[in-house]
Formats: sequence, C-alpha cells, structure tokens
Amino acid sequence: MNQATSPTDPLTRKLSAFTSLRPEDAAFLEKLLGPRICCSAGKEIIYEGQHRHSAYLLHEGWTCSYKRLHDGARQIIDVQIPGDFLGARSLPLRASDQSFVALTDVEISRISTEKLWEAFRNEPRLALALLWATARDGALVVEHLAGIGRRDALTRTAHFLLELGARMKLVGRGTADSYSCPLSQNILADALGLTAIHLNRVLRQMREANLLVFRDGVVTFLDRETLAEITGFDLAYLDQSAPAR
Amino acid sequence: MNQATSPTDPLTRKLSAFTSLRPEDAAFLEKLLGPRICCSAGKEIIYEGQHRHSAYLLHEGWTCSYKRLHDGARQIIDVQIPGDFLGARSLPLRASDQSFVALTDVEISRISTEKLWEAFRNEPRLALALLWATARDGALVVEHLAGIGRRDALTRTAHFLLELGARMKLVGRGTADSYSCPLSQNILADALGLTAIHLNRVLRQMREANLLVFRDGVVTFLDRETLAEITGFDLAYLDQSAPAR
DNA sequence: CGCGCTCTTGACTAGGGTCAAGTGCAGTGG
DNA sequence: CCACTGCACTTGACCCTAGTCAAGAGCGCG
Repeated sequence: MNQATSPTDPLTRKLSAFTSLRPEDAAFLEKLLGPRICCSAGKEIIYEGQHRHSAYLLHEGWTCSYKRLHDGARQIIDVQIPGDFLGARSLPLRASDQSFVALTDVEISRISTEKLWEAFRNEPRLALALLWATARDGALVVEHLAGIGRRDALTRTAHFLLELGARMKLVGRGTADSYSCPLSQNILADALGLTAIHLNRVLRQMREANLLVFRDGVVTFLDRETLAEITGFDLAYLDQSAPAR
Repeated sequence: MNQATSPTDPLTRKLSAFTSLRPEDAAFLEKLLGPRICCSAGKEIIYEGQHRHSAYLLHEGWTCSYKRLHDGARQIIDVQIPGDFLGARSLPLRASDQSFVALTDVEISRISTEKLWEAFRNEPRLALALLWATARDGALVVEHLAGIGRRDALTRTAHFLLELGARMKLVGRGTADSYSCPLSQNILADALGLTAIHLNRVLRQMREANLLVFRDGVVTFLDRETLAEITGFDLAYLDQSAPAR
C-alpha cells in the first residue's frame, strides 16, 4: 500500500468523510492511478479545448482551473488542493471545457479512463465515492458562482478563504484557525472576480478589523465567529458534516 | 415508444448531439422514468438541503436552479429547458446543494435512482450519455461563473441569451434568430447577478443598438454577428458541434 | 546592479446599485 | 361596468463599490 491510500493520504481522508472504503476498494483505487508525475509551478496540465484529455489526482501542491475570455481576462473557476481531482467532470466531454495549471510545484497521477470505466461496472462502492467527490466539486463551483453573483468583495473573499480552510482541514493540511495558502493576490483576485488592487484593499480591511490575516502565504483567522456570521458560512454544501451513509 | 423517446423528444435530440442511442438504450431510458407529473409555475421541485432527493427529467416548461444567500438575495445558477435534467449532479450528495423551482407550468418525470445505478452497471452506452449530459450542464455553470466574474453587464446578458438560444435550437424549440423565453426581467437579473433595474437599462441599450430585442416573452436577435463578436460567443463548451464519437 | 514580480497606497472614474415615481396591463370583486 | 390591487416593466436622479491609472517599496535572482 503506497502513500495514495495510506492513512495520511489526502484523498483517503476526503473520501472517508463520505464513506469508509473497504480494502478492496482502496486496492482498486490504486490500480486507477498511473505513476506519480512531478510538474513545476506554471505547468499547464490540461488546457481548454484539449481533446483526448485525461483526469488526474493531485497528490501534492496546488492547482487551479480557469477559463480565459476572448478579451484576455481570466476567471479562475476553482482551486485544487491535495486529494482533489483535476478534470474528472469533463471526462465525458469531447474536449475539456477549462484549463488546469499548477500554481506550485505539484505531484499528480494520471487516472486511467479505461479502468475508471471498469470501476463503474464492477466496483460500485468505489464508483459512488468518486461520483460523490465530483459532485462535491460541482457544489463548490455552484457556491462560488452564487458568491460572485451576489456577495460584495469583502464577504466573498472571507467566504472563499473560510471554505478553503475547511477543505484544507478535511485533508489534514490545516487547523481550525490557520492554513498555509500559496495563492498570490493576483491569483486570488482572478478567483474572486476582483482586481488585485481591490483585493489588496479588502485584505487590509479584514486585517485592520481583526477578522483574518493573509500574509506570507498563511491565512490566519482572528475572529472565526464574526467571519462566519457576516458571510453566512455554512459548510453543508461541502457535504462532509454528516456520518457516512 | 412514448413521447420521451420519439424523434421530437427534446432529450433524445440533445443526446443525439453526443451519440446515437440504440433502441435498447432508448428502451432502458424509458424504464428510468416515472410517470409524468405536472407542476404549476412557482412549485418548488427540489429544495436546498433536501435529503432523499431525486433527479427529474424536464419534459415541458422551464425551471431554474438557485441558491439563496443568508441575506435573502437569490442567485440563479442555471435555467433548465425541455430535455434537461434537474438535480442529476447532486444525486451522490447526502443533500441537494441547490433548489429547483418551476418558472412556468412544467411536466417532469422522476428518475429512479436504483435503475439509474443499474444502468451504470449494465448499460454503459446509456450511462455515458447521461454522464455527458450532466458534464455539459457543469460546463454551462462554469461558463456562467466566468461570465459573472469577468464580463460587464451588457456582454454578460448578450452571452447568456445567445447561449440559451443555442440550447433551445438544439432541442428543436427555436430558430437561429429567435426563441420564446418566459423569463421575467426579475428572474433574468437573478441569473445574471444584476438588479432588475439595471438589466432593464441593458436590454434597452441592446434594443436601441439593434442588437437584440427581448419583448413579450420572445428573444429576437437582430445582429447575431455583432453579438457574437462582442461576447466572444463560441459554443464549443456546449460540446454539441462535433460528430458523435 | 538592474530586472521583474508581488504587494501597497493614493487619487480619480465609472459601472452598476439604490431610491423613488410612474405606466400599463391582467385579474378580481363590487 | 368600473374601482382596486398587484405585478412587470420603465425611467430618472443620485450614490457607492470596485476598477483604472500611477507611483513606489521590498525582495529574490541573474
């Protein structure tokens, strides 16, 4: 059993929030994965419009998915942290509808589409767990959409960072009050639909209000309670609260 | 063979853009569906947080999926037209992450989750087609997110209406230049992340520029070329251009 | 040393929100 | 037949949030 299914493996941790994988499920999960590949920051892993695209599992590091508009603007759709899949939802499409790029140096494994398909036929428990993970990622995007459409800059930023914190904690990469976050303000702004300049002002505002600090690649919550109140943060949509069914 | 698989059936038309269903696939598709249910406009079909939620197929009428934020604001995530599924992506989640409401009187069928699961094991062609439809809906949401994050009000509105037109045409409910659209300005504004007042101004602007008219429940494109140019409209993400693989 | 990148701050602008008033129905009930 | 109500749509005046433009600081690196 290699790291991908060891107790500290982020994917295993994440899936455990949904169901408990049996040894045979975990074994098949192993078989889906190709060898580990290292990419350095900036590497485009999947690009929009790519045919014969694969899905990947992110073992280590951060990536983001994004779309570029015809005027050159970029909108980041979601960021991925260890234990997340890249491009799983787009697999049935003829071409990927979004791009994925490494934000830090990363370690990934390609997922065999053929064996994945086999899992759907012969490994229903595992298949359901994978569908769950993909459905949860969809729920993240939906929440993100609601935030960009209807929340002001401060609330939106706070909510996004709270959500990331919850995700990091789930895969064992952060505490309740703090986590390390390698996103630059430029990147964060592209995710939030803001300009980097305005995001900077918002971050200062939150710092001065003793709500949260994002400095030197670390997010620290100073007043989680107030933050949760103003953002209406409720992680129900992360679907990780209830016990396994 | 009832209407759900007849040549003019919107779902069949939509899936045909992806693959050609064999008779046995179509037959199994029939078996997934419960009896037709009629709901009148305003009826909540699935609500956010609902447990034991089902998915549905929309035969007739329009619905939308939305989230409500804690301050009462509403963000519409997507609208559904005949041939679209309601709540398919959320099926593996413990609770639905969004609500679905009928915008007009609608006809829907419940999809049997058990038989759907059986299709994944025994009807790989059909299962892939259903996964494709769900993946495409995800791509719509992603595009919508990019639009709200990075397009200005006019571009965003024009793009949304162009996209809807392409979807309507695919299921045989509109021509290249016009389609009937029962969305009120209030609803459209909630979808676009605008206020109804500003949307009204935008619609007037487009009318006066002879770009498009949205009046009396009908969208008419006056200058499709210019519209496509300013929005950068490219329906590749709808994944309906290429021939079946 | 200079280059480039991230972050920071200030001054100004504009796109879109808010408030307010009014029009034109369709429906309802006296 | 006509008031009355409610809803969708329209328009104007004003304001504020967030974008734009500009400048500078701190820092890693060739």
